[in-house]
Amino acid sequence: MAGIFADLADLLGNPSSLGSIYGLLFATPEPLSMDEIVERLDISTGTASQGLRRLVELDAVVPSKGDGERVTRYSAKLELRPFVSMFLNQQLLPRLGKSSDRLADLERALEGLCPSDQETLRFRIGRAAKWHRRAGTFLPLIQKFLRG
Amino acid sequence: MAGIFADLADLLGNPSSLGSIYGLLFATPEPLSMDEIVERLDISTGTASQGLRRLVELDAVVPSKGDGERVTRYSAKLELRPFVSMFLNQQLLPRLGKSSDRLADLERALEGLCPSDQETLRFRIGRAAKWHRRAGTFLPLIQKFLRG
DNA sequence: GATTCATTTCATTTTGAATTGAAAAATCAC
DNA sequence: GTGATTTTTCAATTCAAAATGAAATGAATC
Repeated sequence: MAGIFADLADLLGNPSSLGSIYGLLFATPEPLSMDEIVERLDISTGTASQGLRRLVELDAVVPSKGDGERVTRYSAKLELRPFVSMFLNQQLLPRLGKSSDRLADLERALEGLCPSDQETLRFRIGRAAKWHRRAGTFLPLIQKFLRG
Repeated sequence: MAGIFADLADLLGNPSSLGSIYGLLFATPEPLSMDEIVERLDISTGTASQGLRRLVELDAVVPSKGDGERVTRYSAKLELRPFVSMFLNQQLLPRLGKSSDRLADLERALEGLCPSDQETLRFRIGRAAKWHRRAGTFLPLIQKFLRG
């Protein structure tokens, strides 16, 4: 399981340790402490601490403290959503935004070129912009799919 | 443009130099030689050579040799498809295959655990398998979207 | 077939991200 | 508060992927 989710994390542009941790929790019926995670995955305390923090932020993992217990224990939420929304928000959306800005800049930079180049380039920029728009229409679809 | 496509390449798990090269060709009305690419992007000949080979394989770029010319010149195909299909075939499909194998292994490994864990784990593995199936149904949709 | 220029190859180097681990900080039981 | 234990932080290290560039190869011209 740790392996499966490590691959997934990697695919989505995250450190694979994130995935391993989630995978271990996913595959373990009882909540685990950080120590146990460190030991079973053979990773450093630093990696575990940061990974867990991240997973909790993403809402993929829930921390809990038993009464009279010193340690925090973590368990996996059995939801796919946090991962995909992480991907959308952290990877896709920022890039889409950045490149549509750049496309706009390019459009403006067109003036001051020889007319025949200008025509070709205007066409090409338009083409790239079309791809963008299409990606934009696709996102809501994906998000919908996540709920269902 | 080089920047925009470098980001895209990166997002899809490729060296960003690939994207830069494609972006430059995309933004240039006339075909460019390898030399010109090396100079304008300030990359090494090795990177350019390998990048161009890859782009030609992907069918994202077309090489051409003018008559009586020594150099090969390259121009961009104005299609998004090569990139996404590269992503699907090189990144997504192999991983999906690998992890469904692993899930099957896990299912088999369930026997020989205490019954209550077995029940929990069977449920969780099933959950993960469902996500897989869903990803599988989504792929054709994406491919369709590419043509339209 | 010799020369010149273009291209590929590949051992080395660079680079950047992930990981480590030890020290600092926080938390809690008493 | 004190002491013990857990957690966080972060400078240093590791590691893999990408880029370099020089040498080998290939292609075209005379």
